[in-house]
Amino acid sequence: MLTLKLLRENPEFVISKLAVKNFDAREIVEKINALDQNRRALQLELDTCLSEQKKKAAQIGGFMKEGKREEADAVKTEVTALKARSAEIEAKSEENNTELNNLLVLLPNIPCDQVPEGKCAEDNVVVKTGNEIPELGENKLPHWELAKKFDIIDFDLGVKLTGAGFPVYKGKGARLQRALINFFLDYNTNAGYQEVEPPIMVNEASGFGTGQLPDKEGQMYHATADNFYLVPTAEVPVTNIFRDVILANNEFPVKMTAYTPCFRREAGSYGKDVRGLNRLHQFDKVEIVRVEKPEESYAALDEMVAHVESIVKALGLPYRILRLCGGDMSFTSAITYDFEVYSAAQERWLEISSVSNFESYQANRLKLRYKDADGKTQLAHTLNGSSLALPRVVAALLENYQKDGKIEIPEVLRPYTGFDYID
RNA sequence: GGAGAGAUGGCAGAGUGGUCGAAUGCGGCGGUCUUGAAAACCGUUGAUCUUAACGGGUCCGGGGGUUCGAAUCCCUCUCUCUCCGCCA
Repeated sequence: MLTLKLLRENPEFVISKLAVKNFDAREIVEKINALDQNRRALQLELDTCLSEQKKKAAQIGGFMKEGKREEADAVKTEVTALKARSAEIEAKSEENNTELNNLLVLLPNIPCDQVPEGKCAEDNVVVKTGNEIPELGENKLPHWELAKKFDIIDFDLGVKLTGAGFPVYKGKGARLQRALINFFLDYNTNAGYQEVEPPIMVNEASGFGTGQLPDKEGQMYHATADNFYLVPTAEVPVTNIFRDVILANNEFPVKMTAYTPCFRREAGSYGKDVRGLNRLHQFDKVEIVRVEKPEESYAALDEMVAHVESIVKALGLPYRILRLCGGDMSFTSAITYDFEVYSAAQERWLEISSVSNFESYQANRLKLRYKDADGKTQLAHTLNGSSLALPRVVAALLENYQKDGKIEIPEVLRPYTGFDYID
């Protein structure tokens, strides 16, 4: 959520920035500012009315003590009239503020200066590439065929147990999952991130805090008996640790990492995009989350991008880093870097990480604040990134490391897998 | 699942209708003393809306009600704890 203060003081700035996200905000911003003005006027009126009531109530107390019945009764009638008036103002005010909030949540976050203009994925800017794309020759297989050949991932069995998009990992395939999770977590904790293991079901308030609710409820699995949601990403429970929190100035930086399974309904997906591991309903992911002071959040973002890059580098997968254009960014983000690895058998790029700075947009919803050096309460900045999401990493590993009828495990993973080849 | 108890400031914990945003203790911050620290002592210490400011309003788990007046009484929801049952 954008702050009212920014909208009030700098409406033209907000409108021009949202244009970068191809969002025409003028009408909404103008309505919001009118409602905000009305809100303040009503507030003032109500406060004055309540203040009078309080004074008179105290007066009555005094009269009662002195036994002045009649005087007390006279004031009582006055208060009754005031009460009716304040109820009226309150109703008006509530209606006004509901409308205001409904408009406020319609505005996406404003992109920061570095965000390139553009409408779709083609307009994203490649900021860096690394590692070589391997030559696989004629007999290369896509990962879903490799998975079958070595009997390490069983998609059909998953369909039997649950449905499409819920694969069963077997033998070395299962071991590889566990190895990757541990490798990522160790890598993150070595960089100073604190490991947490959060619940993978969250309540409604948490869903609202990070922006999944109220709009995107169709994306989450919902346990209706208890009104809990299965997490679509560890970002949700981990960021919500800081919901309604005021951090002390000396509690920064906050660096957390968590592994969770992630559950996404992905309604409406089809075709080659969902083949094999490319898009699943349940998958494993290790996430990093940071809470920073505003003046430090962009340095933190650079650090996170460099951190994720070093993981991908270590895995030896050909990669590129994209700076997303305004049109391709998420609703809540101020800037996003996507990491893609090249899948040599599918001959396409697969997204494996997304690193974003949300500035104060999430914090405003979460009421996540901190005390600055002057002791004033300010909104903090939140950031998060995948480090990494497993399925497409596995897809790329299987495809890019296939050689002579077997799959080689990258050096860095061998201490975790306990084997050098899948064959 | 059954029975009972409870929810108050960072924490502990008083407060059962009138000036209570709330005693007290701990913790935090500032100071005195000290070469420094500890101890002791003194002071200070919630959030939020509104106002140029003075000031004013709201918040004692959430929502509703009674009353001139509610942390305190009533209704309702949620959550937590204890005991029993079940159990990885």
